[in-house]
Amino acid sequence: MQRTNFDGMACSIARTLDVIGEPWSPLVLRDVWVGLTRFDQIQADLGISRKVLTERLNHLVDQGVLERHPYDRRPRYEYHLTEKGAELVDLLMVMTGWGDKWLAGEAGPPVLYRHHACGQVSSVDLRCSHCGEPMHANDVDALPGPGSAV
Amino acid sequence: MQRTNFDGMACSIARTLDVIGEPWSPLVLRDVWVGLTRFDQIQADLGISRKVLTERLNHLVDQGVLERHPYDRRPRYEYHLTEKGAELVDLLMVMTGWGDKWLAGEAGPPVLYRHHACGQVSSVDLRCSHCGEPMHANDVDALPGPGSAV
DNA sequence: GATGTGGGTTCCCTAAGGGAACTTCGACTG
DNA sequence: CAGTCGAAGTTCCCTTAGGGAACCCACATC
Repeated sequence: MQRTNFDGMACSIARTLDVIGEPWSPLVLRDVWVGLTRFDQIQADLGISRKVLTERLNHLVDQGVLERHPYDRRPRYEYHLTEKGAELVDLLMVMTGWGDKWLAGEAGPPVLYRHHACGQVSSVDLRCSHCGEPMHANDVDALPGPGSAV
Repeated sequence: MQRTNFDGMACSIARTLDVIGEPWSPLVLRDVWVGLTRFDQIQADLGISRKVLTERLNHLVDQGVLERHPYDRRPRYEYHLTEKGAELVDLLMVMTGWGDKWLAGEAGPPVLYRHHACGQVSSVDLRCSHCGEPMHANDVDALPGPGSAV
């Protein structure tokens, strides 16, 4: 399929897509996050082909998003999120929020999140890290930053 | 390539991926967001093949994420974000934040965001919509929701 | 009438995903 | 100790999606 990769682009979205943009990758991360950490568990849960799962896991480990932890004298591994990977799960939570709002339909959201700090079932809100007010797509201007291609 | 779509899954991540999970789709949305609204502008900016761009735009319009606005007597269209689409851009901002932090390297982020409300260059923060405290992947438990497959 | 322009279509080629069978290596079984 | 099991890959073949370039079409302008 000769997929172009987005490496050359001075764009953090493109770069992030080079890490988790391939099909299945976000779902693999979700599985690891909820505790399905072994090859066959993930494969059975997603119905993904073993070949593709191997490729995805290798890529995610290469990118520092997952780590392999041996759990046997044989080469058997559990996959765990690194810190880098755990912060990607934040992205998945936002994705979940959007899907819950726009796609869940009558049945309602398939999964709920309970926030440890307050104990309530809740969802994520995007706020400005500076002033704490809501921060959405229409509340910002984009400016060229230091890493922009000039 | 016979890509499985994730329709059957009771998972808001999978559902969201069915809307914007295909290669290029997030980058197309970004372009529309920053004001590249016409076919040839997007095509030139991304270097995407015209065929694939046609497919992606049609899909995004079908999904209610983009709208076509005629701007000529001929069938010429500008693409604009719907409300549903604008909320997807929130997701892109979070993606950008992650890429800025983990992938930008020496050069620093290629794009900065200035928040209208406070006028500061800033970034997004994830907070609990209930108590307002930070809410990250490790701060929550997942529970089955009403739309879960039982 | 000739040329230009934006937005697609068509065609061919290559490479990526699906699926199922096969491999490997240590562990357990009798 | 031969036989079997199980997890995690690997290989093979087939189908299909993406890349790229050429082509098309309706209008507009010279």
